[in-house]
Amino acid sequence: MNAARALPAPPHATAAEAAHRRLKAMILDNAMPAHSQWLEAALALELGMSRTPVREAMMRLAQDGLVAVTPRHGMRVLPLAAADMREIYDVLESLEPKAAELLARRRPSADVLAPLHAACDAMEAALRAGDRQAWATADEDFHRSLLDACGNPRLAAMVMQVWDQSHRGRMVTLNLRPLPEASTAEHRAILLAIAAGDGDGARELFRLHRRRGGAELIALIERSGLAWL
Amino acid sequence: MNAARALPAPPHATAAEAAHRRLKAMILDNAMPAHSQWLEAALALELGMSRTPVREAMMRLAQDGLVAVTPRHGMRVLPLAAADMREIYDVLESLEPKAAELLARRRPSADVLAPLHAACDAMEAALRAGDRQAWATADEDFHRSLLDACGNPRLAAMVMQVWDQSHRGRMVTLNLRPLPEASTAEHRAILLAIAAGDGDGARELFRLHRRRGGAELIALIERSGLAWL
DNA sequence: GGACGTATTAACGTATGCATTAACGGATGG
DNA sequence: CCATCCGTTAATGCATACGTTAATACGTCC
Repeated sequence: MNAARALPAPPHATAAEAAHRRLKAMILDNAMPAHSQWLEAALALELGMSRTPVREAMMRLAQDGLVAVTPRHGMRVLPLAAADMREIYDVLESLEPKAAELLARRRPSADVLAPLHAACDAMEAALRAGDRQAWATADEDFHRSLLDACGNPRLAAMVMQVWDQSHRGRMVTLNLRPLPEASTAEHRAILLAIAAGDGDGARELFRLHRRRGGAELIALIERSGLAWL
Repeated sequence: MNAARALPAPPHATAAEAAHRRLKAMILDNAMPAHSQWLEAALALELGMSRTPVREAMMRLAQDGLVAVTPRHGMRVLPLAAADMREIYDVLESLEPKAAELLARRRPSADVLAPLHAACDAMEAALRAGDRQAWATADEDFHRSLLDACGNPRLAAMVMQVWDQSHRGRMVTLNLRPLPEASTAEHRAILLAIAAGDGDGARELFRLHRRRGGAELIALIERSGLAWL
């Protein structure tokens, strides 16, 4: 399920960058569980570098909203409670529909939409195969492709930040819920609205998509346990 | 007009924190103009500290979207073009109305709304006095108070980030536009909707407020100059 | 026996040192 | 006169050193 999918690729080969990438992957893959604490010196030893780049990586993780750094206790991996998921879905419910609207208004060419079509196809195939992990990957591809194409890098970066924050929550609930048939169909409908240049339609479809998905996810989390991953 | 209004106050007395606060204030007040470049060593000398905390501050400014750090040329203060303002207002148009909706749905008590009422009063007073700077301060107070009270710190932090990014743009246009009478009235209307617990109403009023204000601001910027601050 | 004060220590924030590397300028060749 | 190659230099990223401070443990006093 986890398998340390290497986050993107090394753009700049700096140690601080590598430390950030590796630590982020470990947190998202739950290799560093919530509430666990890690000192600069320990991580430096673990990663085979000095405290300086580790320190920089910790700062960036804090900015990412994944850890809290407290002066004497190193960084603490933040738990993800139902309240956090609620905050995150409020943001997603506001920003992602806007991204869909922006993309639709751009009257995107077919090749811009190709990754979105591919992601939809992959989601439908995964659904037929009953492969939840593949579905989650395709879902992620869909949302990332949409953000990349929407033409507003600031908005895209903000969405990706909270998207990453909620990653562990989505992964844990993935196998607790029924196969996401409705969600898959909604993606296709959103894509059709975008392709048709219907900005308002795409935005509202997306808003409903997020609202339903968020409510389901939060209900699921509240039903299973309280304090969280 | 500028007068280096000290950003909040020293929460932690760390040199890196101080460097970040001072540099950010200088950028927002245009003491470090767009496109200007600053090396670590030069800033360290200027701020009376070593390169280490300056480096950290530069990283944080980059995260704030205020500068770009390029390996051999230090940090470069980012210009703010019409395209940036468009991106920023897309984000504000999505997130701030949501914040208003959230606050309204909380059925806030009178003392929670007190800062908002005070800000509205101050805006109206500034309008009568024709004091644009005072109006801008009150406007900022209104928006900040709303975010503080909305109950979603993630959303609030995101708005404040782009709000800061657009600060220079708002300051420059402040004296180029007619007195913001419509805007002042809109704030009052939004506040009334919030006080009435009308989430949908508050959200839509705020969306229109941002859309109109953003369009005006961008038109003003495009009319005056192209590449920017 | 428990609470308070003190000593110890370890984690951190900052300063500094060092090797790397890319930008700049000059010299050389066409 | 212009382009290219090479040497110089300075800015950086990382490593390490150092002083400060807070958390822990111990001893003492009540």
